[in-house]
Amino acid sequence: MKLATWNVNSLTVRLPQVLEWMQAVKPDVLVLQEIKQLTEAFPLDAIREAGFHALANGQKTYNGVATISRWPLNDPVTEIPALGDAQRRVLATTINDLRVINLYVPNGQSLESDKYRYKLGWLAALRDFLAAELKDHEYLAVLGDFNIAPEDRDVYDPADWGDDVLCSAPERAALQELIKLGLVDVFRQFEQPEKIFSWWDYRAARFRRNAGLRIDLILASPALARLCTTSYVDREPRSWERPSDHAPVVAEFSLW
DNA sequence: ATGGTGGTCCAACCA
Repeated sequence: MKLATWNVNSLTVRLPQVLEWMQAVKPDVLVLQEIKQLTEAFPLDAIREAGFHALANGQKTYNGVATISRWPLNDPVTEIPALGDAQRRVLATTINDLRVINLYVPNGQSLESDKYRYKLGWLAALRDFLAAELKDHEYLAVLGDFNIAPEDRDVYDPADWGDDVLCSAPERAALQELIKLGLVDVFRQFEQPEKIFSWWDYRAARFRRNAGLRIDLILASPALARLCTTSYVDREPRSWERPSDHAPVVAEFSLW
């Protein structure tokens, strides 16, 4: 079973790239963030034509998530309970015996911003939601754009980035609260080359210089993490014409 | 030292 996450920065623009990538890599489940379109604008016909099922939780202009799967998607949840968030950033679905929680964590903008406080509150509510979901699902994956680089080795130049947003101690601590629930960052279960990132700012030729961060994560429940056989970032789509600023991240499991 | 680029949608916001 091959699971993948990709922040596409507008599915309207990136649909051809998503279809091409799916054809080449053949994921069983692909979760998308920043589709930047209403649910009713999601290109369901094109996804079906490619042989997949899908559900979307969309929003005009900003945010929006969708989950694409070779098998039907059940029991959708589009909200973190008790958060009352107007922004479309969550889509939990059940695919066979696997619970898949697709996340677009708030960016936070800067440590002084209201958006940063919103990010920390969002992550606190997420923790409680995931604690409940873990009780109900042995095989649980939580994946998406976390907008947090877990450690300094996930940053191109930790001294240059400092403790700015995406790397600050409070957000890293909030991520550790998810890890304490038992979730495992499966990418780090395997030996990896140095300087592997999943996002490179469009500005200042950061992709050319590999000045990126690893902020797109695949977390797995203990039972699912034990079945993980590999995890990697596929840099190739970031090098295509008119790319997303994120690359897809993949994990494979001995499941199904 | 400040601004880079790109998406949405056309002025300004978000990342």
